[in-house]
Order: sequence, then structure tokens, then C-alpha cells
Amino acid sequence: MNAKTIEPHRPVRQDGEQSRERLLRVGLALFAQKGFEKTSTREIAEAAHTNIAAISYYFGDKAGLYRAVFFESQGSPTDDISRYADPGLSLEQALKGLYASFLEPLRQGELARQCMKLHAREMVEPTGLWEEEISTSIRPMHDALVGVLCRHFQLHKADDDVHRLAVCIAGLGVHMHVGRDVIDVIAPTLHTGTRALDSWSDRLVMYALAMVQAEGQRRQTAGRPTAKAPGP
Amino acid sequence: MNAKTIEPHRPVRQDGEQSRERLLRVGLALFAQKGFEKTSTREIAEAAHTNIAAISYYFGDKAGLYRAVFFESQGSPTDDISRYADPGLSLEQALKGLYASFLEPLRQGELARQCMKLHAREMVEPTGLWEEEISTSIRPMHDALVGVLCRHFQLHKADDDVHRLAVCIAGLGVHMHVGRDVIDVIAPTLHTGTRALDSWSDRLVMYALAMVQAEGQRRQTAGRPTAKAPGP
DNA sequence: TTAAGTAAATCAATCGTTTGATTTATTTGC
DNA sequence: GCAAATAAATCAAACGATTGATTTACTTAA
Repeated sequence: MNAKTIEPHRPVRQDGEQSRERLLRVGLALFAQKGFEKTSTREIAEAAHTNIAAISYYFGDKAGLYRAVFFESQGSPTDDISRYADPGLSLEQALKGLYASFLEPLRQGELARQCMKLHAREMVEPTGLWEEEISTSIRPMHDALVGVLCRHFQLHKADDDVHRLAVCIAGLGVHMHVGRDVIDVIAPTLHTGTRALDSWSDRLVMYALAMVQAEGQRRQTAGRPTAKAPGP
Repeated sequence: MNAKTIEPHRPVRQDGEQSRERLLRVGLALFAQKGFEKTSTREIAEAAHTNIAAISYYFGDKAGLYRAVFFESQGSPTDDISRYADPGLSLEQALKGLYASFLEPLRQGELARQCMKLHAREMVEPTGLWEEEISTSIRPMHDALVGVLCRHFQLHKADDDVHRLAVCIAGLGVHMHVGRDVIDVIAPTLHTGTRALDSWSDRLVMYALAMVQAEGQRRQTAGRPTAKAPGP
């Protein structure tokens, strides 16, 4: 943040802020690769070319470093909502924006991919930060998606079926990250080249639109009885 | 190595097998809840009312217990494929069978749910058993699903688009387990009651059918020029 | 007896963390 | 301008705790 002037020669002593950033970067890589428990503070310090004490010096403790990695390392956390929550957008545009939020980290490089992996790891092995992530990032995204669907279905209030549909639509995007390694093994060609992600984006939008359409048809077929299932 | 191979006959003492089963049950619960690293052998032994030495006595080491938990505890691992790989089944029947495999563990009780959680954990934090699980369980499932789709699309060979569709169809089922805790927080009503899972099954099948239909339409619209990657 | 099984004590290794001292950069007093 | 003083950053070393694994002695059923 603070502008560090250019040092005339290689200083024997680091800047401090540089060590902090190295710890963040290395911490993200190792935490994403091996998880929190399997990663030792000595390993982090060694990879970051710092002393072990630097971790507690800058972040208090190992958990503090993890927390900082989790919240500071992400590129653009929640402002992506504007890409699909805007009432002026069409359904297809909103879905395109939604899946772009999911897929962009995959093409953006290793750093963003590590962030996603860290978040995916939190999903099945919550360390406590996950609930905060839900309320600050996931919940707004889900609500925005539910809003888009309600507007499309001309509903003033979302019912369980809308929530289910929203979960499934988002689930396609989540699965791109969670199941990535599996996909690489089962069907490696699906992840080769930059065009691959474009194909994924097109298909995800197409599938999501198909699900929305199917749900719309179901709501019409289900007819007046606004209940969930046709009564006896 | 020690000659701690599998005994051909029942062990002479009854308490032994009981301790072994208790270790498996408790190990599954703790590994699923806290993960492999966070779970200590002392904790397992204490919860199973056995001694720490029993772990190495029956399973060699902690990793051996984990391996036994991972492969022995699952109810019906791979024979579910018959439920959707049978060529005589219709597409809808195959999809119903597929999602039944995903959803049944959720209604079957805590034990099966713990198994699924253990597998979901392996997905983002592989301990080495995951690759074996892919080749023995996931790959056959994916191939079977691809086969069903190829039969439906009247293709003699699967292309990337079919694989993509299969991944998305399976992704809906995977997301039921991976995102379960998140769903419980965001939309708790979606998981209440036994009827809830029936609704999920109906919707998943409906959405999958919609995706298949959309892909079929796309293949027709795309027309003769077999799009991007026509094989020689 | 014989051997499987259990219990308690103990092993070496590693963990995260803390300490006190050292080195460098910046500020202050004159 | 210049040395003293303060702050920031880094370092090696060791801390206590906990880990998985092992050893030893004891119990129990065949």
C-alpha cells in the first residue's frame, strides 16, 4: 500500500512489507495445496525466505496468517454481484455474468485458482472463516440469483422451488472448482486451451437456461394450486 | 513388515472383532467430522473405548485405519451402476437411478452421510486413496453416464460436449453433498423432512432432462458442420 | 500353557509459539 | 553534521505440548 521508494542497492534488510507479502503469497500457495493442518509454519517461512518468527510478528499466529490469506488474497470478492443482480439485465445476461464469476478465476492464473481451491477446501473442512464467507459472499450471491429468478417468474416472493433452482444453477459453477481435479483425470481434454473455458461458459449458460425453462414449464403445468405437489 | 495379514478364520477372542468394528465406526465419524490430520489416534481410541495400541494392532497404523474406514465402511459402493447403465432403461429411468445413488445416502442416516463427507473431503484434499476411488467408482459412473447419453443422442463415440454434459449432470448430484452445509445455512427449509429429498430427486431429474434436451437441440442447430472438433 | 488381546508407559519427532539478542533504518538532541 | 536513541525487522534457539508409534507388562479365553 504505502509507496516504497526504490532502493539504490539490494538492501541486506528487507522492507518488512515485502516479507509480509511473501508470507501471504507462499501461505496461499501452501494452504491451497496441502491444507491448513498439513502445512507447517516452518515450511511457510522457509518457502517465503523469512524467519519463523515473522509469522507471529506480522499475523499473530498461524491462524492469523490463514485468515489474512483467506480474506486479503482474493482479487475481487463480492462486487461481481453487479454483473448479474442488475434488474436491467436479461436472464441470459445475468447467467453469463454469474458463470463468468465462477470461470474467470480458472483462466486468470494460478493465484486466483489457489484462492478458489482454498474456498472449496473451506466448504468441506470449515475452519470457522467459512460462515463469515457465507454471509459476506455466498448468501448475497444466492439472494441475487433468487431475485433474478423471481423477476423472471414474476414472483413477489421466492418459494422452495426457486431456491432449489438457484442452488442447482450455482452448483454447476461450484462443481467447476470442486470437481476440477476429477475432471482432469476423467476427461482431460475438457480443460485444455483457453477456448475450453469459453465452451464451458457457453454450455453452463445454456444448461442453466434450460433448467430455468423447465422450472417455468413445471410451474405452469402444476397450475393454480400453488402448493408444491398436486394434492390428493 | 509384520505378518499382520487377514486371518482366515474368526479370531479366537470375541472382544477383538468388536474393538475393530468400534474403531472403524468411530474412525469414520471422526475422520468425516474433523478430517484425517485433525483427528488424533488417542481421540479415536478414547471414543472407541479401546487402547491406542489397538489401532496399530488391527490396522498397522493410523493411515491403515483410515484406508479401512474409507473402503470398508461404505454401504453399496459401485454396484449402483446397474441402476442406470442398463441399456434397457429409458433416459429418465437412468437419471432417476443416478440421482438415487447420490440422494439415498442422505436419507439413509448418519453413517452413510459420514461416508459421503469422507469422500467429499478426499476430493479437495486427496490423501492418495482418491485416485483409487476415481478409477474404481467415479470413472465407471461417468463412463456409464456417457454411454447412456451417447445412446440417447445416437452417437457411436462420445465427444467433448457429451463429456461436458455428463460432468454437469453428475455435478448436480455432487453438489448435493459438497454444498449441503451451505444449503442448510442459506435455505434450511430445503432439507427438512423426508419429502424434501423426494422433491430434490424430482427436480434433479427434471433439470438433467432439460439439460439433455438443450444439448440435443444444440447439436441439431449446430447442424452438419460437426462444430469445433471433428475427428479425422 | 499358549497366544490373542488389552492397558499403561514411553519413544522420538514435530508441531506452533515464544524468547532474547542482533542488525538495520529512522528519528532525535545538540 | 553527527552521534545517541528509538523503532522496526530479523534471527537462532529453545520452549512446552502433542503427535503417531512402540515397548513392556498384564489379562483372558482356548
